[in-house]
Amino acid sequence: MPELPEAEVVARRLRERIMGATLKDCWVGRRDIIREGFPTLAWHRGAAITGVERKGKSVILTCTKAGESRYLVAELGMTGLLLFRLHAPSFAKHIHVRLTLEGGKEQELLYWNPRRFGRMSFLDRAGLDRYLTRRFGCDPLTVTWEEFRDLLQTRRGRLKALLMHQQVIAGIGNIYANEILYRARLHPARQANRVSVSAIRRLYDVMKLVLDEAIRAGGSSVRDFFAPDGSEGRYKRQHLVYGKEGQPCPSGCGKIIRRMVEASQRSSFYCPACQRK
DNA sequence: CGTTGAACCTGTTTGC
DNA sequence: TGCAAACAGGTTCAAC
Repeated sequence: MPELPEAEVVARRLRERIMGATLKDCWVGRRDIIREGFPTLAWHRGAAITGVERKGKSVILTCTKAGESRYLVAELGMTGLLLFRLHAPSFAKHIHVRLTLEGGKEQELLYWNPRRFGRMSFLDRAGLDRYLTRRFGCDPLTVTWEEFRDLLQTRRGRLKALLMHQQVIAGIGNIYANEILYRARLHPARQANRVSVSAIRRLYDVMKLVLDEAIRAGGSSVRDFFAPDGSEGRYKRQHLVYGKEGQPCPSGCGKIIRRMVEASQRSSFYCPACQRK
């Protein structure tokens, strides 16, 4: 599910509803859903939630107690959600973490994740710093033009793989990589350092535009993305190529959108005429 | 560095 | 209807 826009929507909704609340209890249903810091879980009981951030596709809660801050990181993976409540009885099966809240606008926060790709971690400041520097490259929304240009010009890999490489640029996944490349008229398999500066500029502008539009639309609910309050994202309606194999290219060029499966089994959707290699 | 394939999971859709 | 295969927003690791 969640790529940068969905994770950003989750973080914003959480910020509105649970900032300042106290963590009364943390229940963990299965030990293996916690990547790091399981033994420090008890510290978080009684801490106040003083911050909510998105980093790449992850959501990070800052918890403060007696002047010390620690962090709760939720990696959402393919199917992970943070929810204020069960939206259907069937959801109960895959709730792995339950945070009980007090003094805010919500009573609890649930980590739901049927496929269990994605984990949660409980980290102190040093742990978080190590976690962040190892996993996340620059942020697509704030990266400068010069940084982005240099990034492309020093890599020989394929454009789509580069856009999705979290340690280089953190937050873009399969849906948005496809949408961005289509709108920048660049083939997914183009070698990054062979793209002209003017095309890199196009890609840079389109990347920010698409992600920003998607956030404003509440993200893409393709299968089962829901914001914490249960609402769906509307950006799927604006998808131009993702999941559109066999349909005519929206540019009016007359060609049909193709699906190509490269290494690592991810589908690339593109127009063979508008995105030439 | 970069690519590839497999592994980790469950649920839904598609095709015979 | 039944069953198997294909597919799904992601990351990680080993091998080349």
